[in-house]
Amino acid sequence: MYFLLKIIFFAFSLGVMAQELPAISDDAYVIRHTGFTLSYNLKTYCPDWVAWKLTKEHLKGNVSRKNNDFQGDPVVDVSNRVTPYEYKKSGYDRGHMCPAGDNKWSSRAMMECFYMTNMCPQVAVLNQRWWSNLENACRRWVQKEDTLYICCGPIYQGETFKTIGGRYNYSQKRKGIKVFVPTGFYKVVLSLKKGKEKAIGFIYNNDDSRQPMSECCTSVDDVEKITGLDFFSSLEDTLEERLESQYDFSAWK
DNA sequence: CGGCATTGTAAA
DNA sequence: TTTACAATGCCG
Repeated sequence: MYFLLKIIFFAFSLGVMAQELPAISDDAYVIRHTGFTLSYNLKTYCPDWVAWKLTKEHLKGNVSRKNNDFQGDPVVDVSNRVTPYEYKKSGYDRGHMCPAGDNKWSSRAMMECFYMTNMCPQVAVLNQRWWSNLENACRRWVQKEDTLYICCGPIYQGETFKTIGGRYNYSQKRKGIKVFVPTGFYKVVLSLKKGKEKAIGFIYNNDDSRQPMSECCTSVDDVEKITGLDFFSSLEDTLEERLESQYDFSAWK
C-alpha cells in the first residue's frame, strides 16, 4: 500500500509538477538529480533528454563551478557507468546538457551536473561558442520570464554512428564503454508567464560550423519530429498545440 | 625508487 | 574486437 502511494506520488510529481519533462516511455532509465532529471540510454551511453526548471532565484546562487570535477554517475552501475576516461583523447568536449551556470543555487546540484550522465560528446566550437550562447541567452530570458522549462539532448541522424572510448581500462580492470557521438543537439524552452506563454526549439549540428541562435531556432513541433519525443505534454492540449506549432525568436529578446 | 595511469602494440 | 602486457611518463 505504501509502495503504491509512493508510485502515485512519483507519477504526480513527474507528470503534474515537472512541466519541463517530456512524456516518459515505460522502459526509460530515468535518473533524478537535485537540479535536473534525465533519461539515460544504455545503447548510446548518453542521455536521451535532460530536463530542468530554471528560475530567476536559481541564478542568484554563488556556488562556483571550480572544484567540481567530471565523474561517473554513482546512480549507474559500474558496468554501464561512463567515466571521463571514455572522453580522453577523443577530440570531443564533455558537453554539459544541464549547464553548470544553471546550478549555482546548490552545491549539491552543481556537483551532480558534472556527472557523466549529464554529458554528451560535443565538438569544442559548438560547446564553447554556439551552444554556450544559447545557455547564456536562457539565463538572460529567465530574468523577464521568471521561470523557464528547459529540455535538451542529442540527435542521431544516419545509420552508423561514430563512437568514442571503448578501450579496456587496464588500471581499473574495467570493460570499455562506447559512447555514441551525436550528429546534433536539440533544446526546447517554455515560458508560462501569464498572458505571454511561449515556446521555442533549437537544433544544432555537432560540427564546427557557424551556428547563431537566430539560424538554429525552430518550433517545438519540429524538434519533436526529429527526436520522437513529446515535450511539455502535461500542458492542456490546445495550449500545447498552440505553443509548440509556432515560434517567434524576436519575442525572446 | 615505488606506485599508478596512460598508451603502443600485439595476441587471443 | 577485446584483452594482455610492456614501455613510458608523472609525481611523490
